[in-house]
Parts: sequence; C-alpha cells; structure tokens
Amino acid sequence: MGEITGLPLAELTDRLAALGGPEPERERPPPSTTGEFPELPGAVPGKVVLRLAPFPSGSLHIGNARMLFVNQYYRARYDGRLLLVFDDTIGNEEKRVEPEFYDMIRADLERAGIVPDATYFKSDRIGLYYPWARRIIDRGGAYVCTCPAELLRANRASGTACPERSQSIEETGAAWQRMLDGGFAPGEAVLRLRTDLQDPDPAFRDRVLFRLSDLDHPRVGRKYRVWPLLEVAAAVDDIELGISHVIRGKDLVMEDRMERFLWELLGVQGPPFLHWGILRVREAKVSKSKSYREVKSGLYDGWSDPRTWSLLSLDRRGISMDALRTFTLSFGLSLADIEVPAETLYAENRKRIDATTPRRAFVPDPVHVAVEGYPADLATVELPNHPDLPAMGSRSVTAGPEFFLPRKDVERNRGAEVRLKDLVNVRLPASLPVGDDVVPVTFTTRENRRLPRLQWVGAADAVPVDLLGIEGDHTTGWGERSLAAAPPRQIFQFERVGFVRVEASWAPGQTPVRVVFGHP
RNA sequence: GCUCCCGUAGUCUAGUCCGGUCAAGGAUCCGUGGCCUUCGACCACGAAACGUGGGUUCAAAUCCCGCCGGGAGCACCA
Repeated sequence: MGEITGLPLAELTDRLAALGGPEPERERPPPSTTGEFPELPGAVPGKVVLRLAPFPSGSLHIGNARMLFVNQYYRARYDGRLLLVFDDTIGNEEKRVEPEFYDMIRADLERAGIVPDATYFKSDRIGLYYPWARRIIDRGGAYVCTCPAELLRANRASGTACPERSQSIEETGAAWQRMLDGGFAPGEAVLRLRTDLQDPDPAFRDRVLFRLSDLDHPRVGRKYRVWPLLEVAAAVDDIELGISHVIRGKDLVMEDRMERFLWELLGVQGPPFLHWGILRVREAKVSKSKSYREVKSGLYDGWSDPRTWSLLSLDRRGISMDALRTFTLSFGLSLADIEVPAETLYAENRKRIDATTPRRAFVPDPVHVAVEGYPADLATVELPNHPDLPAMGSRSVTAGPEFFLPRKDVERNRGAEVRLKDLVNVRLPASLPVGDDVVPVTFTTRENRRLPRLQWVGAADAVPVDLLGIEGDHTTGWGERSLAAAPPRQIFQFERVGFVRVEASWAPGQTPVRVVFGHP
C-alpha cells in the first residue's frame, strides 16, 4: 500500500488501466464565457425577489448596466421576481429628482429587455417609514441631534458624543414629533442612530437616519419635510417588499451593515447581500452630474449624446443591448475593481453585426482628384454589399474619372502608386496643389497588386455625409449614392472607417446624410 | 489616517471554498502568415500570467503567516 501512494498519478493511472479498471474521467469542464456567478445563499427557485433601485436624476448609463443585467440574470436563473423601486427620496440641491427621468429610466429598462414585475416609488412610501422610526426610537436606538452638520461630522471623526446622545426615549420621541410637526427648520435637526462612537469604522458611528428638507419633489411636492436616508428606506423596503436578496455594487457595503444593524435592533430577519466591484470603461468618463449639466446647457445633444455613454447613446451608436449584456456579465460578481477598454465591448458587438452589415464607401476630409487615362468602361461598377457574403447582393456604384479620396491617405502616399479599392491603380502626384483645386492623378493599371488601398467615392454622384463621432465631433465627407436612400437606424460599415448607424436621410440641398459612429 | 475589499498574461476572466487531470483554460489586445481588393471579418500560427517572502505537504494558483501593491467607503447624496 505504501508503495502505491508514493507513485506519481500518471503511473498510477497506467497501472489501473493495466488492471482493467475504468479510465478516470479526463474531461475538462467547458470553458466559461461568463464570469463567476455563485448561487444566491438560500435561494429557492420561484421565491427569489430582487430589486433595482435607481435614483431618477439622469439616464441610465454604461456604469449602471451591471446592476441591470446581473439582477436580470439572477431573476432568470431562479425564476424569480424583479422589482423596480425608484429611489426617489428628496436628494439634495446638487442631486435632484427630476420628473422626466422616471420615464427615461423605464425606457432604458425596456431597451435593455428588462420588464420589472412591479414598480414602486419610495416617494409614495415616506409615510410608511415613520412608524419604523418610532420603533427604532422606542427601542432606544436613536436620538434627535441638533448639531450643525459640520460639528456632527467632527464629533463622529473624534468619537465624541454630543449632549443629545444621552436623551431619554421620551425626549427623543418628543423631539421626533417636533421634527414631523415642523418645529425645526431644514438642517436644524436629524434623527441619528445610536451605534457605537468607538466603532473602528468612523463612517459607521451614529449615522443619520432621517433629516429635514423642504425641496419641492416632482411627485409629492412639499407633502413631507422629514425624509429617510437610503439606508433606512432600504432597510424598511427590503422587509416590506419581501426582497430575498440584495445584489448591488460594493460602494454600498457599509449600507449593508447599517441595514443589518437596524434589523437586529428591531428583531427582524432581512435578506443577504451580494456585491460586485467597481467597473470602469476606460474611454467612458461617466459622470451623471456632468452629463446632466451639459445636456441642460445644450452643449450635449441631449441624453443620446455619445459623451454621456447612456444606454440610449449606445443604442444610437448601433451597439446592441445584447452585446452590452454579454460584456457586462463577463465580469461575473467579482469584488475586484476593474477597468476595461471599450474595445472589449466593441468586439462583442462586432461579433453580432459584422456578418449582416452592408459595406459602403465614405471618404472623410476629401480631396477631389481627376484620373488621367481612366478606362471608360469603368464609369460604373458593381460592388458586393458584403465581401464574404454573396447572398447579401450588390449595388451599382458610379466611379470615375473623378473621385473623392481621403486627404490623409493621399498625403501619406504622395508620389506613390495606390489601389482604389475594388477598382484600379493610380499614381498620386508628388505634391498637392494648395486650396481646393482638382488634383490630377494618373491611371496605371487594372491589375490588382499589393498596394495601399484607398476607399473612394465617384465625384459625379456623391452624397454629402456628416459623421458624428463619440467625442461629439463632426466629420464631413462624401458617401456613395446608395447612402441617400438609407433608412434611419440602418447600420453600415464604412470601409476602412468603422461601423456607423444612420440618423437621418439626405435632404438634397439642405442636410447631408447624418450618421453616428459606433466603433471600429 | 481609519474601515472594508481585491491581487492569475497589456486588459478582463476560469480555476481558489473541497491541494494533485493546471508544465494554468477562454475572451480581448498585440505580432506573423493565409483568404490575396477594407486598416473589418474569418482561418492558422505565435507572444503573453499565478504580486512577494516564508511555512505546511509526497504535492500549493489553491491552505497558513508576514510583506508589498491596488481600489472603495468615511455626506443631513444615492
């Protein structure tokens, strides 16, 4: 026996086989395409209830996608329910609830393929939170503090109790009633939780539960002056709405502790929490407040401006929500904070659209050229809509002898022979004339040789195109004639440029064909 | 500073709970070649990783300890 245990595994296997034993399983598990999604603790299929709690202060963006798709994923996995709970408590001056965002967020959800099983508004539930405040007070768990915010913070940092911390339950009850009755102005009093002023995490010491605000709320106006903070509202709703699992970003971990603390104080059992780490898309410097400002100021082209990286803007760019879902789920529920290049998302989208997207020619920043010796029989040519898929058909394109070529390529290849893609070879002049003069180039051969390839548009029949870039920039140029009839939302690949989506058709003499850049 | 979290290729990720089939899999990026009329796609090939030091063990990406590095939170916002 001792002799066997010392043998390497491979040899053991061989000996086993020689003895006629069964071959051990050697199959690898299938390669995973998504990240790791653990079982939800204690989850029972059909009984899982999850919630999405967006704050209606802007459109949903790429950074919110994880919240959407992870919850959607678990709902499907456990055949559960997903509630939309608008986290529309009052906010503050910088972070305000605004009416248009309710519908905008619902539209975002719909776009992402998420149909909530029910929708709630915290602003409808404010009255529900007050009895809970009473219960907390009655257990001696809170006190009304009238310290100015700054002093409150300083005391918290140093672990110093303010005089009101020692008030009796009766005193707190009376002060709370005074808050409700309007006996304090906003900022004059808050209801604070009694935790432990020596708690190792300073952030956790005697946090504020309820505060006063007289801001006008878009749904309930000034009906309430006493507003709950996120932690209390969530602690109450997670119980009352029967949430079975809370899955959210790890920026909210301390709120877990708050909710658990409250539940323990009140002797109720709440759901477990799961988190994911911070996800950043390198190119997307997402800031809801900046987007808000620039949309309001008119600098951005509304919430569909590419710079917002909103779901709406991604759709506008031709990036499918399915690609976004796969992209988002590929990170699993890892707690690590990560930064991912947008290219990964683009690659995912390309997989979905490349095979079905027609090709078209577009020449940005054009130079007008005239080809000397251009073959007369090539005035028009037939080009395939997709190089690899003959089934996608072809279109007839007006060609030379006059063309538009990309200035950048013409300059880079001065004096050299180049290939007009799918057409002929020409020699470019050694130097370009100044101004907008037509540049003479020389036909060389039809023979397809290994030369730099340039996309081209026949000058005789070109259509003006305006391309909106992802930085909000505009590139103008010429496109081939067939673009004129392109319907809005059609996706094309502009050869050697990238994937674009049509915004508006051509109105001759008025507006160019407007397209939005999607990705390379 | 305090609290919590995280370290697998350039970037993500699987594997870590339950040590051996991991001389580490997938995606993306990069390079080369092919298809030879896209700088796209596709095909083939290639380059590329267990933060670090110690310990336990026949055996460590996996268990234990130290160190180093990165991130988040520390609002009368959400």
